Amino acid sequence: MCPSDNELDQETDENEIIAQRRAKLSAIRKAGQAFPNDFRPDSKADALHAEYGEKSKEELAAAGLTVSVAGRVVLRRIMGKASFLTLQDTTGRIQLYIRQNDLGKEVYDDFRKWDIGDIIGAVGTLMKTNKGELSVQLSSIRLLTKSLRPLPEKHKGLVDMETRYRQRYLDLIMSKESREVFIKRSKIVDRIRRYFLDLDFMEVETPMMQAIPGGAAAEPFVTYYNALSVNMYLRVAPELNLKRLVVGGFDRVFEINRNFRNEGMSAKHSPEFTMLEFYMAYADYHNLMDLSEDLMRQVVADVLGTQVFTYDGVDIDVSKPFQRFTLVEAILKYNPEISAADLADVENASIIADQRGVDVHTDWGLGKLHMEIFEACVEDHIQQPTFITQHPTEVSPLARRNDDNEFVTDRFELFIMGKEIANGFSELNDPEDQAQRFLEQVKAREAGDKEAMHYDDDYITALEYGMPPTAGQGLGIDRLVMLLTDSASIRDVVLFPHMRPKAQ
RNA sequence: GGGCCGUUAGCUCAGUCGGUAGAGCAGUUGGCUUUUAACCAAUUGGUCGUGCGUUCGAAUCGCACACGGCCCA
Repeated sequence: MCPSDNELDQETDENEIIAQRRAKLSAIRKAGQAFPNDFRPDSKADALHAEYGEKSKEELAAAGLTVSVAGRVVLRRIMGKASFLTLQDTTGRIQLYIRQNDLGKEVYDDFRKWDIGDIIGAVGTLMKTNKGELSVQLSSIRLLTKSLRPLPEKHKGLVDMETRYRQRYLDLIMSKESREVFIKRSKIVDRIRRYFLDLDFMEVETPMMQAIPGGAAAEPFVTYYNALSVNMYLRVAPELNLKRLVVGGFDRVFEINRNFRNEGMSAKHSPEFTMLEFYMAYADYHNLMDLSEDLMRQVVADVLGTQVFTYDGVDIDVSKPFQRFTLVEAILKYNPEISAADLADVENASIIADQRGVDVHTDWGLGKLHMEIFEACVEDHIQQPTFITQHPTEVSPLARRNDDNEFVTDRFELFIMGKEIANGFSELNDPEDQAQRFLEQVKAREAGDKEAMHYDDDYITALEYGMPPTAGQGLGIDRLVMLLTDSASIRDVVLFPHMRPKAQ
């Protein structure tokens, strides 16, 4: 595609700077190929600094090393017959030294018309300036891509949060910190994936679109599939499909992928978010807690190179054993004024919940009340890594009942700095109990609970064929990345967070 | 959904008591062969988020709306 320039000048947000740059591009087009794609750099900025940054001016002069680099011009210091450029590539920045005597007057005069933001390719010799900065003294320079729009201010960068989210590419150009968040995110996901592959887990992909949404208490997004003339739901979790695979004989499976939940956005919630889910046959929730501790230590060690990291000013130490409390123990520990006897009584538990700002529904059982009380007055106070276990059966419709107390399940959640990072349990593999739990969910749906689960007949059928004793877990990747990058909002760890479209 | 704050040049921000808009960076022109937030001189650039209202007069006061941020539910 090669539209001529006059087809393109109908922009409404055109200003003088863009007009000047379009004129420059027009001149470049007339002179030849304006968007060449035949330049191949052989070096990256950070690698050059790492390898040659310590060499002396004299050593580099004697070595006469030729390198080629490419990237975006981010700073310029133009003098009469010589100039310095700061070039930014994926890895970092490197200074380029350009002399009219080396390139010829014609090339130098052309180069002087280029702008900050342009993408260039350059070849030259490694050198050090009198002030000791590693630089490339150029023998040739080429404009590879003309930038038509001016970059944000060079010292303070792009500050406006809205623009940083809506135009993430600008944020990435301007902010090293932002780039590092997403580089770390990639490393975290990579490390997690290797962890499971090393334990003989198999990575799978299960449907994003489901006829019956299941696997979590959440309201789904609805879409319509024309070919089948049916409503489909974007998945709220991959759980039921992954357990079908365990029925099928894949004993260890995991999936790292997106879930969609049709609920509000906040610093902790995004309508689409990335989740690790894994299922392990012949294991229980105690095994998963042990595995989770080990996983956390390995990921933190490999990605951050330490066992202690700081989040929101608090040092988090993953090297110590993670604390473990049952949900009821945690409520009592953080709220000395509440008694175990009160929590055992629906009336008193309702009063306790109400006093803590919970909008109590009359049809809630004791289990739901416990969960709400926990969320209202414990969750936010947990800082160091802590497992909360034995969630009520009433709020855990897919989890196995505890052998000693059928009011609770063999379940845990991992909390760090008030954030729920993981949720796992010994799986309910009794098809008749599962059918009964689904029926209770359906009753709740009919009573108006949009987050209650649907009855999944085929899932019951799968369990009736027999699912081995299994434990399974979900781990929120975005929240983990928030922790390990000290990010206050989930939007800061999602490349393109959803924003309300701007009105035209 | 509620509360608070924000929206002024491409970017970062000033703008007093209501009197018709400023700086730095970026841009343009000129100078400068080791600069580094380069520097020196000159200079261009604005529907003050949108709409309505109050007023002789609104970036400034009021109301509504839009978008965003933080907090709460």
